[in-house]
Amino acid sequence: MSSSEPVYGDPETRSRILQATWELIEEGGPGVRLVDAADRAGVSRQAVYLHFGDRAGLLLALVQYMPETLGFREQLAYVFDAPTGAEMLERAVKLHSTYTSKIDSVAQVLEAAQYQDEELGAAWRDRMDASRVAHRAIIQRVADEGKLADGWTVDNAGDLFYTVTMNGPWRELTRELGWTPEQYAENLTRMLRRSFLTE
Amino acid sequence: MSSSEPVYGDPETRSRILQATWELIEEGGPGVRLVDAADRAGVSRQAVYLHFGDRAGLLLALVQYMPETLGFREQLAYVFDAPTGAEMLERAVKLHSTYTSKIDSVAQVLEAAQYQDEELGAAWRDRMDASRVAHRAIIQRVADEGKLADGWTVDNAGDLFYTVTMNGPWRELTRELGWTPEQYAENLTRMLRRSFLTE
DNA sequence: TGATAGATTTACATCGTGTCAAGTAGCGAG
DNA sequence: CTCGCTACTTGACACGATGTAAATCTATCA
Repeated sequence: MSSSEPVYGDPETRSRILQATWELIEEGGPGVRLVDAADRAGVSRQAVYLHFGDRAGLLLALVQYMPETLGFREQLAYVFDAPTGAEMLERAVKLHSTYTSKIDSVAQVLEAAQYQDEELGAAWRDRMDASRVAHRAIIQRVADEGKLADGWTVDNAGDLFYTVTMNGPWRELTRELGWTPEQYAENLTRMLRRSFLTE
Repeated sequence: MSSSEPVYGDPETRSRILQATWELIEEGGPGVRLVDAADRAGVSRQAVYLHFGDRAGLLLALVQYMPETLGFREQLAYVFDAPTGAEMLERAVKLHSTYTSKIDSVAQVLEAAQYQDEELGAAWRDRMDASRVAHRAIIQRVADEGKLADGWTVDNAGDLFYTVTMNGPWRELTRELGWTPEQYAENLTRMLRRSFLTE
């Protein structure tokens, strides 16, 4: 699934381009030009095309690169190590908040670009689906413990949990309304516990 | 605040262009070219520039045009007519769900474009702020009735209410996960009642 | 020495936006 | 009836970013 691309060129150069693109998006918003990314990486604009084919390919590679460099898998494993469903939920919200604070700028670009390139859109969908499955699994765990509040199915509660903790609300709360990631985690956890858990 | 623009030309032509743009965005996604909007409206591409200045101006006009043609003010008044805070909350979620189903395609474009044009961004921010104030007012009403659940301030609960009912989650639930607007309203209302209201 | 991979340089086609200038169709007032 | 205004058209063009192509350079390794 991941290595369908031939992967041209020096891996170090490749990483430098990805890193430069990442930084530029964080600093300057969505309007990054390929020439700027190339300049910061210390390569020519054409090198970008040699490595990634086109703009969408570059962003596509970034989708993989970010969680890898941030060790997302390990952090997710910690969430699923929690002793109870309630604890899982709390850890999940915390992870979401801190992780999103690191990748949200790029995520925003990808959300916008997904409709312009089919392959990129599919890759983004994959990530969303994986997230949804993970959130559902947490609710399933809660239900298995008999703690899911009345009125919910695992599907309904899982989908709501997943969507309510998407980037949009996080972005608005932290970027526009001045919440810290900690405040976000605290308040959202409170909301979700009251909504989905008994007692 | 609204009539800073000189408003060139025939209002009917202006409406036709806006309507055409709206339709094209709904049908074909964000990548609408001005020439397509002009064609559908039966005018030349330059007419669009005469009326709206540039692409951002067109979208800016659309921000005003949509709620006007859909009678948003009146529907909002109905929400605030509710006898209790709980009823207000329910009506607000319902309105949000049905209204969003009509404007979300365009909203998506505006969300993306707001970072490319300062004036458009400001206009979009204005709408968001108004929405936030409205949501907060509903929570304030709940609090005035002594029904706000323990652990919340009006600010925290209001901001959460506002952000959680933003377009992102609605879009994901209805467009990708197959929820109907009614299911959205029902489940989100349940979640918010349990989170914010006593009893 | 000579091939090969990685990258550069220069040039160019394309596409959408935005600008400019000249022209035209309709219409009300003198 | 024609002057003059408003609304819009036509055609041309500059600009900027993406993407493509071909020739060149420069290490390194056999």
